[in-house]
Amino acid sequence: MGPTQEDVARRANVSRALVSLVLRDAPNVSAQSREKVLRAANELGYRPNAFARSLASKQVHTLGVLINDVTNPYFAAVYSSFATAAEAAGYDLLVAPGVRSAGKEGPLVNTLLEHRVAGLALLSPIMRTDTLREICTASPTVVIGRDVSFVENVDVVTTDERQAAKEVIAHLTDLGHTQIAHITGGANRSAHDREAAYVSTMREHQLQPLAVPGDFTEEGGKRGAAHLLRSKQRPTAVIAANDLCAVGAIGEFSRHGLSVPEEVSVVGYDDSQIAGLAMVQLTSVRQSIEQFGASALSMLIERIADPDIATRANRMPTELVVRTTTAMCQPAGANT
Amino acid sequence: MGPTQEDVARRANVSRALVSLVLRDAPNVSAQSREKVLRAANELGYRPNAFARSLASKQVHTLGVLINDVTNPYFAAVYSSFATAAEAAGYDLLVAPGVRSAGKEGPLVNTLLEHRVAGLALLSPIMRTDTLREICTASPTVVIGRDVSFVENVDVVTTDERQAAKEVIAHLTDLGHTQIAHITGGANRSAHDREAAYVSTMREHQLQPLAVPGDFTEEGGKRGAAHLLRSKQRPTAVIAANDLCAVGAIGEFSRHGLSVPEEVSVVGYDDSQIAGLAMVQLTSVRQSIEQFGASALSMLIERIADPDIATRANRMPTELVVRTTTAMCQPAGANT
DNA sequence: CTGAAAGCGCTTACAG
DNA sequence: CTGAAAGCGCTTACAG
Repeated sequence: MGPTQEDVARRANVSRALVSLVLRDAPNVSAQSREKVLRAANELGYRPNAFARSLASKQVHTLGVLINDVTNPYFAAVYSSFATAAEAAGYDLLVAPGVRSAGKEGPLVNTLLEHRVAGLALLSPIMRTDTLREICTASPTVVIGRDVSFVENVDVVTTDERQAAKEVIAHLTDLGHTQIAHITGGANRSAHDREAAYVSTMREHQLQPLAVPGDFTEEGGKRGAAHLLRSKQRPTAVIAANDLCAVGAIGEFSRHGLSVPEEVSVVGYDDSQIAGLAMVQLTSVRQSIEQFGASALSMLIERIADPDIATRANRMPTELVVRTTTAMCQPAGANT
Repeated sequence: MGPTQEDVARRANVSRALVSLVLRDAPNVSAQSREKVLRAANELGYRPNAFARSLASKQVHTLGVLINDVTNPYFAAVYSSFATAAEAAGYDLLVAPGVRSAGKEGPLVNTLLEHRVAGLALLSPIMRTDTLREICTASPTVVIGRDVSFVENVDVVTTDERQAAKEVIAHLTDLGHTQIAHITGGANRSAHDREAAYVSTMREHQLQPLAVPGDFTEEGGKRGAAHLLRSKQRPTAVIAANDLCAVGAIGEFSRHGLSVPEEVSVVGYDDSQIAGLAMVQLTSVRQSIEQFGASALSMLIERIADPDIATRANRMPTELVVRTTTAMCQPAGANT
């Protein structure tokens, strides 16, 4: 298993305790012995054993991260922002790669816990609420991307769906749209939150909401658009669950001879790479993902320091990036 | 720090050793005491301490992973395939999130090593070769995405660039193209390998290679295309460093009134989500990323079992996915 | 500054 | 099947 402090001590002709002191940068060590120890350690290629250290000191600087679905670039970006913040704060990360399976999340988190991580960050977990409750009891926890603020002992960072919906719908009504439909992200929690925000904001505008089922993929966007094409009252604007969904909808619309944005405006969510492509230029809701990580980490660190702190929910502001897929609503007769 | 085996033993009125045996599923334990122990463990919410276990048993089932750049969906996909394989094999993953900085990779790997990981997977590391050499001495290592097969004690999994270049160029020459240019991925190792494969394959076809500088972004594709538009002998086909680069090139071409694929064919690499979009439909080289992980893991496991095994390089086959951005070369005069 | 000692939570023979 | 004991590599007081 490689050299130990014992080996270093022997080589440097000093006590084991001294080695430990030097290696931890303790004060009150003569420059001479410090140097002797360091040299010996170097010659031996000594590397501290993080396990033994944690065991003895009862201190850990490893955080556990559960990712809903590693393949998804969205989660990768969220993870990245968390990882950057964590590294800056001196924490190592133990990562459990989720696979979009609610049942598997429990065991994955368990592994993290067995490694005695100091705290847990859950990225858009899809586990049941009771499982989540147990976990939050076992370890300081922060949840990103799912609003579970009703659970005790857990902080959350999410997108401010209400604000986002307000901004998108205001943009569209400013352009004269009133028939504004929503293609949903499916039957999961975050899709539901987005849809709910859409519905209530539409109502605030005295507009009739129309939500059709879709999901967070191009395919879902196609399905949703097809659905809308069949509806009696065809909308003049569509808010898709995310960019991929929006792109799918646009494709389906143009396949049916409906041009975007002339005949129908389309908005996506995420402001992903795809939205910015020159050949796409999608109007999209930008979420400040980069800030998710920093916010989550600071809350987690505070909760590690004091587990009984009151729970907090940080709903991050969004920003609408207007590109070329939204335009003035055409007068009613223009289509005919 | 939560209950220990000691606590469980006390509660179940048995010896500490028995608890250990039961918890490790050892044989020769009466159903009755097993049950007693399990119940006590459950009531106490006992969770084994992975550190202590590793320390005592000198066995680890944690693997370390260094990711060049977490933000990049390409690496996320590679990571994902490795993570899936590792989980299936019963390994936990400790992840070091790289930040595209050669200098930072060393320290990150060091952290991994201090956690006494059983082995290391390096995803497209950009560190210097000597750093890599040191690391490979310290721990069983597999490198994905960078051909370092000249280093001792390390296995590698990469794309078979030669085969890919052959397939792409054969496809284009079959379509009648002879002026085939390449927009490179910049001044890094993997871009260079791709370019070299392009150049030598062109030579094998007795064709004149023309490589212009770009990078792995849409912007790089634009720059490369602009460069090509200025060249005296305008190519009829372009092989871009990756999909994003290809999309950038296509945008630049159409901005200059050159239509794809009528006047110029374009091929990308990665067969990413973008390539498959209905509005893009890019011909692209598909790399079997899903298999990278499994291949890397199995080599790593073998090397953990026997560190002195001969080094292997697994160059994964690619597959050209033909979509709508490549077409027959127009007769020379057609443009005029 | 040094050295001897106890302990972190667990595993591993080993004698009963 | 059980119990007492040693040890994994390190940290932490504590008396010199």
